[in-house]
Amino acid sequence: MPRNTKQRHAIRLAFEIAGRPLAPEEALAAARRAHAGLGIATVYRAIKAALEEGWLVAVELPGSSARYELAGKKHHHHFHCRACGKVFEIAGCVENLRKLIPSGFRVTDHDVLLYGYCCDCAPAPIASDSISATDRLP
Amino acid sequence: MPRNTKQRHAIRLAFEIAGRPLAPEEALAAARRAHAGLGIATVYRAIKAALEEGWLVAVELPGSSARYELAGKKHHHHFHCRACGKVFEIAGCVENLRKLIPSGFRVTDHDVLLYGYCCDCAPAPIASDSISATDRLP
DNA sequence: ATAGATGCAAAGGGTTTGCACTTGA
DNA sequence: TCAAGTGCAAACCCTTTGCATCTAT
Repeated sequence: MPRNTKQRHAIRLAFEIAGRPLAPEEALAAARRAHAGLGIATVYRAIKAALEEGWLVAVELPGSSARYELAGKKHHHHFHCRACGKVFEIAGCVENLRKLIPSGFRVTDHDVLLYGYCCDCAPAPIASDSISATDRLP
Repeated sequence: MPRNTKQRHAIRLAFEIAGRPLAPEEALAAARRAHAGLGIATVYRAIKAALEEGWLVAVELPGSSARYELAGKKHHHHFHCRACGKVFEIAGCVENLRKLIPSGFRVTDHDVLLYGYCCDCAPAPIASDSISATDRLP
């Protein structure tokens, strides 16, 4: 069974505080505020363990590394900011999904992804070249 | 300007015949039927060139490598088979996307992805462990 | 003739793993 | 105590790139 190490506690805290899905590098940066020497391998292992323990779920995105968020939320989708790279949760779902299903296919699951500029980036979209190093995501 | 090499012709043919988005490895396998010695680097370079020439577009998928399909199709989305890994085009779109947008956010684009079992895999879903080497995708 | 394209192999970037050391229960 | 967890570095996988060679134009 899992141990309450300082590292894993810092990592869990990072996800709880974030309020949005985090990439491993984002989780590392956030968790290092609570535990400075933290290594990236530990973050990956903690995420893997958390997925198995069930309190974290993967948010996989087209063309970008996976993010992870706390489990247990109700059905929702995600918004991916093209400027800062952050991913946000969006409530609700769409309609008429069922009519899209080709005959003979069996659908078990779906994703809806919105792309654009988040509330911080929308007013004056940041050119990707000018993103500061601290805001740049993997 | 681009040259009409045998390799690029074989690669283009692969996309035209497929009728669905292909991953680089799938395109390689298909194009090798027309040009045996083809190398994967050439496929990647041909895809990159085709994207710039505009006759191919990327289909990026959560948690999977990108696929590519012929450009110029009308608005559509994709289905990703969990058994064989193939990606299929699905016609149409959903409704009420707009109501999902959080205030202050600007949406430029969206994706809808369906997951499940394609018409070949739906009747008796293949366990991922038993996928044959030739059907396994990257 | 010559710039573009190819194939091989080596380099990159993100993720995973082996190993010796540390630490929580 | 001692297995789980950690940090480092090496291994991995997919993708890109350097380089010598080839080839369409």
